[in-house]
Amino acid sequence: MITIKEIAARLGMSTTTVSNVIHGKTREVSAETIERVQKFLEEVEYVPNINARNLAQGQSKIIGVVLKSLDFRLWHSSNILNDPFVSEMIGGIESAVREAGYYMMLYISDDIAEIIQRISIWNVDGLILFCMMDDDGNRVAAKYHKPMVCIDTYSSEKKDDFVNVGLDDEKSTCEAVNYLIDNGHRKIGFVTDNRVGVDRARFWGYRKALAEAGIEYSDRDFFLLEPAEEAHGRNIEKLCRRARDYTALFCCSDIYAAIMMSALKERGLRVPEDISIIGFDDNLFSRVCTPRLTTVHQDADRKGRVAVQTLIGMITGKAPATKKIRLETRLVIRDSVRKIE
Amino acid sequence: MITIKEIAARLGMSTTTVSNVIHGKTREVSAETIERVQKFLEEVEYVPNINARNLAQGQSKIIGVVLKSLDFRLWHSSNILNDPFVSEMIGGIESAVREAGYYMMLYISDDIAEIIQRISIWNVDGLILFCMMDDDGNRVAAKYHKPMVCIDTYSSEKKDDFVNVGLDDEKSTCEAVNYLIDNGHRKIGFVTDNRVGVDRARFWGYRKALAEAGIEYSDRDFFLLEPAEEAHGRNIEKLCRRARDYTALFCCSDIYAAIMMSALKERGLRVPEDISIIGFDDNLFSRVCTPRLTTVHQDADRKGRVAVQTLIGMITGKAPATKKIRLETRLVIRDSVRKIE
DNA sequence: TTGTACGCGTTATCAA
DNA sequence: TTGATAACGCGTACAA
Repeated sequence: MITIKEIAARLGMSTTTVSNVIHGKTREVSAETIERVQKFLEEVEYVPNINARNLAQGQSKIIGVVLKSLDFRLWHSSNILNDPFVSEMIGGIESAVREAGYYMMLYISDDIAEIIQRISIWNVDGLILFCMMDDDGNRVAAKYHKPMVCIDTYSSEKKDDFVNVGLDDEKSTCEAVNYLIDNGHRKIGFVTDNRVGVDRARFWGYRKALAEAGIEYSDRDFFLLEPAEEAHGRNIEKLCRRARDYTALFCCSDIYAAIMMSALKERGLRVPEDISIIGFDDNLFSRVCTPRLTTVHQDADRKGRVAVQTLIGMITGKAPATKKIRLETRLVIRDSVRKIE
Repeated sequence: MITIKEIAARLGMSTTTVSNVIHGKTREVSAETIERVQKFLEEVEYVPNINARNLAQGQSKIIGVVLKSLDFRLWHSSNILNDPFVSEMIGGIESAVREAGYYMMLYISDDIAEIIQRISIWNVDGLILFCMMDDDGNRVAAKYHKPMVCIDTYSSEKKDDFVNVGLDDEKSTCEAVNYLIDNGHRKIGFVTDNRVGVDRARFWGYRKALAEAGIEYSDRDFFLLEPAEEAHGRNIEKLCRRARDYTALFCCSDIYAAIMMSALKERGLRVPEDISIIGFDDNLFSRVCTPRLTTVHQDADRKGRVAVQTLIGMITGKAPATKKIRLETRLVIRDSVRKIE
């Protein structure tokens, strides 16, 4: 790896000149010199040492992407990336980071202290936080004073002045459940594996739809998928038995919908003839299961990109227009919901 | 962020001593000093500046993970991470990298030159390459002289002396197809979306099984899923029509299997009554579709971890025992294959 | 228009 | 057992 110093020596000029050409500070250099330097740079395939550059400038050009790996998100697989929604979002983040000339570093951990440690070491320029709970975001913010953007975060704290990219989860869910109600359903279950954050907001949307239609809610209508692997079989068994009292299930993600659908069908129930199912996300799962899933569409790739664009805006000194950025959703009607009389 | 220099000043000693304590070069320092420094370090929550450290040591502690985003892998979704096999493998890589005290940087691109540029800038200590084709690996190796480990790579070059973590794809496929043959199937199609690398090796396994059973192969038995989004509908339609002449399909991944199954069922064919299907990977898709998929199991998480462990061994000077590391596979029998007479 | 010299935070060599 | 001091490669104020 050749250095600026050596280039300068070989060209018989100073490092300043070389550096200036590299950075396009061209008004201070003669056209001839520019030409000569640029040619030589290409010839030797110069690549800057980013450690030295960062050290000199007190920056890092790194965007830290923090995924808090919550157990409950994992019960169906070994890691959080396995959720197509997450992996598609990461894909969007990666592209946007790269296109902006930054680098991405991925931190997966459920230990906030460890995360803070690692982002501090790298002096990360900005942070994207996904799946943060309660005061996690605040804890990071308190220790690490750099721009940060959250994705899908609901804070239980009073002072929720963080920037967030998310959905109107309550409204989206309310619309989906209304669709079920419009199709004649009155016994509607709510399926998820947790009671916090996004899923809690969706739960309130579900409750709102029920209330507006004059349908009473009981705790039995809440179907909780359990994370523990060993208990999984029994848990599913119990949920399927309970499901027989319902004509429809709203599931908080396509994965849950696919899992429930598969389990129900295995036990002889037909979808949508015996029970209707609706999902959330509109990812590959919704198109591949049979029947194809009616679901709430969201654009995970775009969610990631918007988060990055907002963050880079903040890094370069542009405050976002809104702190709460909300992306669109829409109900995609396929074949998993039946009209009943 | 406090620096060693400042700590030294405040403690009234030299930076050398502080640095020595930090690195446990303890035999050169008095117990009392160690005590005093360590206490202070904790008090001020010292975190090293890794840019400075790397600059001084000529290393980076970064493992570069390169995913060449091939179009054909993407036809069903917007990015390569969306394949559960890939995302699970990345999860394994991330954990292993983190546990070894390294950092992971992810490079997704189909432009080898760009990738080389970016890994050079960061002076990455080692590389993991996934989905490299033909001479891609050699091109990287020629420019960047650091340890590297490939995953699932078959090189068409003569000099394939790179380290690779993979499967015996030919044998695994042969076994799976033999299972179909043992169950009475003679008209067996092969489904994939490309003719290179891993899928080519699997194709030869399929051919071998057919040959050993005295079944003739014709080009019509090759079902090529097409990447182009617009053409997708027509492509699937045509494949499903052709599939009516077959009693079984071997699919190169669970995703393809799930897609084919869904499309076939939509057109009134029953699985496995009318047509049997077998997949590859054994990921979430195989457990969620109906009927549950009979498939070749591989451990994607482990694949990633083994690659990292091998690579870090190489970085620290341990040559791997074998250049071609092969992980186990096994056929997982579920419900998508029927015995016929 | 070009060059000198210093600072960024660490590590490492060598002398004290 | 400790402390100066010189690298590491780059950017930049300031001098020439």
